[in-house]
Amino acid sequence: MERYEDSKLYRIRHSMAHVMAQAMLERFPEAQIAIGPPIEDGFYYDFDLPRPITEEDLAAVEKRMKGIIKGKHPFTRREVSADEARRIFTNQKYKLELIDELAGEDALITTYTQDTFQDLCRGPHVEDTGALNPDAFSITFKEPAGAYWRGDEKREMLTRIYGTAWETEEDLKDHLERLEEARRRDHRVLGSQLKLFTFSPLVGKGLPLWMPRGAVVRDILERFLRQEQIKRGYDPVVTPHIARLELYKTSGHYPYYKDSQYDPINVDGDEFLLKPMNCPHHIQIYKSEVRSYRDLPIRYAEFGTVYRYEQSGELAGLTRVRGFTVDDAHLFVTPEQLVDEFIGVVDLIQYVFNALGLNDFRARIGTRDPESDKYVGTPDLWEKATRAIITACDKLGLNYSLAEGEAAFYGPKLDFIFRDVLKREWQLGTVQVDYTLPERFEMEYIGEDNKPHRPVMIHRAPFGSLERFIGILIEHFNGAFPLWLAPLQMAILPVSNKVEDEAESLALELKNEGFRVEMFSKGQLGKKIVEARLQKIPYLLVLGPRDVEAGTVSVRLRDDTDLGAIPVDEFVAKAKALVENRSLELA
RNA sequence: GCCAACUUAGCUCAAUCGGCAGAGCGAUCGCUUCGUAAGCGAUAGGUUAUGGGUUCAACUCCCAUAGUUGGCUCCA
Repeated sequence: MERYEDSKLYRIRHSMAHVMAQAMLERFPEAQIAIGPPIEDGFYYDFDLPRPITEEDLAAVEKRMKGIIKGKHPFTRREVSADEARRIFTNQKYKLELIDELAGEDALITTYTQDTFQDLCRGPHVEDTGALNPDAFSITFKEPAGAYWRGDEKREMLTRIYGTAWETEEDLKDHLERLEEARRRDHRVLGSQLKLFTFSPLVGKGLPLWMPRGAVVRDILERFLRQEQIKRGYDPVVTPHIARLELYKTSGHYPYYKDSQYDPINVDGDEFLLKPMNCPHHIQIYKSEVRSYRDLPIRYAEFGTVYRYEQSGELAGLTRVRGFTVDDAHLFVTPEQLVDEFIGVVDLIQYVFNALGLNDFRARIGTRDPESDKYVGTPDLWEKATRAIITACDKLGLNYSLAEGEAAFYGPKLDFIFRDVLKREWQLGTVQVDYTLPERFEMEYIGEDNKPHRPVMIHRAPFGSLERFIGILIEHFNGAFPLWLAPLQMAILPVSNKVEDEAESLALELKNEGFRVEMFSKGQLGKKIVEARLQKIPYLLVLGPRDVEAGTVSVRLRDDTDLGAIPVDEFVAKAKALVENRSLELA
């Protein structure tokens, strides 16, 4: 497949960025321009502007861009010396900074010019602006954004204008429709429509409150995983929400991630931390007894709620919160058991994803960034851990990619990256191999040789955080959960009050069968159907005198499929089977 | 945390130039009893996010605070 960097779209978007910069400079002659690369689906350009930009500015710039495009101006490339480049960009301090850097590296310096605009740029570009489609781009589709110069929060805050650009008007339309679809599925919108969760300023931002219907989904997921874990030899443990600061100093969490933790709580002269992670607690349980190699592997599992002080601007719905529950487990194993145990964990994660119908995922091994100092542990331990992960993946025949700098601070990890129905990627399950914490906590087991040995730890979480995971599920299913997960599985819709008593007893009967059921009594039948469909309830069970007479329900699905009148027993048996199999189908 | 926009009834949104705060849905109460996408009527619901300021007069202009959103940075 052609690399994006080599594609025509890439050149189109890159050129669009230049056209936008020209139009912006015409409107804001005193603007300082920074950089303007192509990105996925479009491009951006960063500006230092004399005043905040308005919608009118954007509309005018977009209009002017169309004019520039229609001028069919050629893009001309020129190689220049550093001094010449400095003369060209005399008044552009960001460009001068870039030129100094390029000069320092002895790099070739090139500029591209179209019409009246010359930019420091490596290219490539389209031949001339005539190759751009004036009806296939937009810069007004997205709000302007703030962005730090060079991505450094200590440097200037610039104004970033995003654009999206395509070859044809049709492609642009499709893209905008995809964005619209994503907006419609937003779990924050669906979450309140479907009464799954809410937030309260009085409770605090980033602290979700689960409403009864959301709590049901959460509870089902927990029970599902818990049950599967018991089958696979995990032992449940429970640990408190705070612990002495000393614990996290020992683990290394405190100094390394001080900024993203809540301030310690002072109690009787001792300091306590709201727990940012569960692992140190589980380690203490391990350490409560002398362990023999015969005891290993030990697998401790806990739905552990942790608290992290995320920057306020980072919070978003359920996907980024300050208090969340990790479907955590820690496996303590001998070095010999490591690869097999790792494989077992990967198998569990794949099992869980498949059960949920999340089939489109890839694996990524996150390794240490050798340049960074945010890691604990010695290089040889890291090397060992990374090799163990690669060995396990190879044994599994798992396709994976490597991502440097994506490791946890105590060890490398394998992440499962899921692609939802809108083809957006989300990082879900994660498995980490850790030689470091056993070292820091001086963990031991007695080996066959009657001597102490150090166990290896595996950290793992198939869902990651329940909050985030459910947020993703909501968007993936567009709020229409599979039957076994649906907060309400059946809506009973009596055709009139005359059969409400019968509807009531049907509801009771179905509840006794273990279904989550609600009777709708407001308004006429049509109204009840609308209400039930808005709540995305899988089965709409219409009950009228004819059904009462025949012992049937008239079953309609939330997607409008009409299954007709079905004997109640038959319907119950069928629905039970679908729940049992965690089927994604309703019929 | 930083840049920007936004915040009006439970929800979605109106309110012209600074001049009487409104609608739909929902809720409540009636009436209607109806077979597959919204039956009819009435009533209640507001310190226009909060606090200050300007003005004869503020939903509207200014400042601060909180929250939300789009980004940036961050994400064990």
